Amino acid sequence: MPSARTDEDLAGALRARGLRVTPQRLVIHRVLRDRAGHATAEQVLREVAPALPNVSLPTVYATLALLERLGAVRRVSAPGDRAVYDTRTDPHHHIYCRECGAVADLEAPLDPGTALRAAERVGFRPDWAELTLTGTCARCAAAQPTRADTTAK
Amino acid sequence: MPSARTDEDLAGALRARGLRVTPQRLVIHRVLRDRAGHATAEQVLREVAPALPNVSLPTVYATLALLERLGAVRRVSAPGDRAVYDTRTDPHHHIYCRECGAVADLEAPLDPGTALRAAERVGFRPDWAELTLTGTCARCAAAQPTRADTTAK
DNA sequence: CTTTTTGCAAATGATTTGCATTAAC
DNA sequence: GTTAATGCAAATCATTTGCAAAAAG
Repeated sequence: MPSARTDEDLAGALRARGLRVTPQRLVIHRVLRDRAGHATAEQVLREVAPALPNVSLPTVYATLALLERLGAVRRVSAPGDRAVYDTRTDPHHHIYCRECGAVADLEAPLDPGTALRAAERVGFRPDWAELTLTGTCARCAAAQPTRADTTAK
Repeated sequence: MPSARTDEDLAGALRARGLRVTPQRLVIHRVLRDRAGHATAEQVLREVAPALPNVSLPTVYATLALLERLGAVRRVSAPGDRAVYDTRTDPHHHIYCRECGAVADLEAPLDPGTALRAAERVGFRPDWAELTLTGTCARCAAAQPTRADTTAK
């Protein structure tokens, strides 16, 4: 049920809930689905513009929120500021660079079983688990040598 | 090195970097250290007020950012909106409720070893790993029955 | 036709910034 | 005394909201 993979899937999910199938919804979903990485709302707007020059940012936000409710898109909130969205549904994790704020996917197995069970024991109903590694990305690490703790200024 | 546990530790860390030891910095750090859970900047302001009635929100933010740089405090960005801060240094995770936006700690073991190694293999230098479980908290689950996927509208 | 969506403009709310004043050292 | 920190007011910026016009069903 979650995550529509094709335009038809999405259209079906929308109709099933009495929601309307609009070009904005189809295109925004398509753009996110066909992207490599994550996208901010602003990026989505830019990438949707060629197909629909008049979409507005509020519509992008509203649509992303709707797609999230449908389970077709996931909102990943960067430890920093703006949120990013993606359509991946397979287990994967994120690395976040403190320096430049970049968020990237990380392929790695992880067994959150114990944590999930612990959460359920507290009455929490988890539907998603993701690991976030915080640190310094390769690019930023190269820029500032070894960040010796004593060299501060 | 990271995470000053006492006022003296913090004072020392500040002096070591040529930074000044101010009551604001000491009190804000103390308040966060002695708290149970997480606190937003606004909460910190409120709790610091009794001791220092004139502290301003900008100072709270600046100080929290400084303490984060010193490794004395960690900023946890809720998948939702406002960031929360805490002084915990032991491995723990977070559960985030989509409905009400609440963030809570979760005690559970987890071995991020493989993920850390995968990140390093890509040139990333991780300094922190945390698991975030997203779902519905007990309170909200009680409010809205079972959220059957077909009952929407 | 009726009701949902859209686009626009304006609002919101957290976090930041500019700057003169005050406090550390 | 000097220079960094503070407090205040104003600025930013992502995200939301109100509403009339446009589009879906």
